[in-house]
Amino acid sequence: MPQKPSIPKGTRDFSPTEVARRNYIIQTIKKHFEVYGFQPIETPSFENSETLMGKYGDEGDRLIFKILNSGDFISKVDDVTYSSKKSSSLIPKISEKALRYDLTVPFARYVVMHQNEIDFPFKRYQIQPVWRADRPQKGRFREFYQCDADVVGANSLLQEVELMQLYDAVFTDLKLKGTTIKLNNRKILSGIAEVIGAKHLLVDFTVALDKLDKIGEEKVKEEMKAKGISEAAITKAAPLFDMSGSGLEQLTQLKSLLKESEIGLNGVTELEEIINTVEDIGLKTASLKIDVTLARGLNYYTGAIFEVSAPEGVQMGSIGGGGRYDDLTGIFGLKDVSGIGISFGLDRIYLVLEELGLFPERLDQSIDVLCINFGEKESLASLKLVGKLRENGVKAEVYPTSTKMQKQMKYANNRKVPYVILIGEQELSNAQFVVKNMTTGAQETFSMDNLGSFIEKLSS
RNA sequence: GUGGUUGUAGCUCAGCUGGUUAGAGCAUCGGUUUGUGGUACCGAGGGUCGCGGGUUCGAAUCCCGUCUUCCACCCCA
Repeated sequence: MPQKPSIPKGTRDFSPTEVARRNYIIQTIKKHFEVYGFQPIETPSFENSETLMGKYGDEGDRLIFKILNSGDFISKVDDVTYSSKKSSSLIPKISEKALRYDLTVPFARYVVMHQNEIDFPFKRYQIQPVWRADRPQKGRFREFYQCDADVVGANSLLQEVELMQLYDAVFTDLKLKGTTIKLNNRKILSGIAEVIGAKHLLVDFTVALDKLDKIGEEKVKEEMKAKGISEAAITKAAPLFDMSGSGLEQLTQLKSLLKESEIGLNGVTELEEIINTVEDIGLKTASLKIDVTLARGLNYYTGAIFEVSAPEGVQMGSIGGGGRYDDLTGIFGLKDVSGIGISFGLDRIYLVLEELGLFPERLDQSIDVLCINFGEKESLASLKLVGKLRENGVKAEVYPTSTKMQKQMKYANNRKVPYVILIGEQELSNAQFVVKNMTTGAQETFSMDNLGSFIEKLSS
């Protein structure tokens, strides 16, 4: 080996245990997606650059992985562009494809391309990796999975409610109790910006507001000022900084703040309806919380915005998020298709479950039964036995070589195999097999033609 | 993209202000134990000290660069 091999920054290898655990999360999410009526689709890992570029803001463009053109691409660049040494003008000439940055924009593209084959409202889910050229840190990778469920072609608030239930169902099933679903509405944010006279600075205003619980009121005000929001406007927005009380109480406060703004009041009404309905139906383990400071970047949200945070005490950013977008397909030329979606952050959920020790133990178990190999004749008998076990859905294998039993037992132990079967010379001649329970150490002898009673024992 | 941090055996880490052959625990392999693992005891293998350059009689240790890790920004799942 000339050099130690390595993998790119922000990427990971997954061991068998990790894959089993990831699959456990994915299977759980998938199960609930399907129960809620979502259908799976998949899209390519890379798209044409123009599909992705400009959809996530300048910051987003920077984080998109670009793919170099094939062939002698550099010779096709004109001298002026080449010698200008400006990435922004050079990139479009040498890169026409880019890695998927999220699942929502490719989905919008999919809907537009297949609009005539789709029955609306269309409920789709998609679980695939996405890539971001970000600096990695805890719970942030350059390659990670998103698990998205979206509904397009209907704008009933019932869907917001349903998606809250979906979040609740998945996290309850994963035994992750005490998650908080934070809820806000873009219309409320727009309304506030309008009322305080900072309509043109909506994005700067919301981005600053979003940091309230992280950096505190003073710093938020400082940032707003720095972005050019007037002192008077900030004073008007002051009630936002210490909103309290139950969801409905907060909404009452918002109503008076927003009485001059039609769009703002509209947002309040929407939230009211969602909250009332969710309260009526009830959630199992998640709690719903209004959070007017929740802004979460994505430019395309127009109505409800939500984000799920891990139970208190776990240091982790959001483990899911989503919202309503009224015109996502508009950017690809299909008007008036409303959509709403949620996303689960697989990699972060993994970290949270691991930290709280919530993965079921059974995931560590690779096989149910291992047969000790005593030699040629004995292993042949073992193989026959294993074959029958496998037909009955028992995960079983024969140790491939007849090395020392100590080594074979140790192997079984390390792989956390619950039962070891021994067929030695003696058992072979008596047409029997010995089963050793690796947890208790107890052994029991079965007759070869009474396999059924062993299988029964296994499943009990 | 900005600022900081980290890198020593497969893993977790020790190695003082530069000084002989770089250590430990766990893991691996062998033995105590030729039909019994998870506990115990004995022994063995395994390192271009992230990589490249520099300072020095001498560098794991100091300096510079680079990559990686983690953290804070930016942004986000």
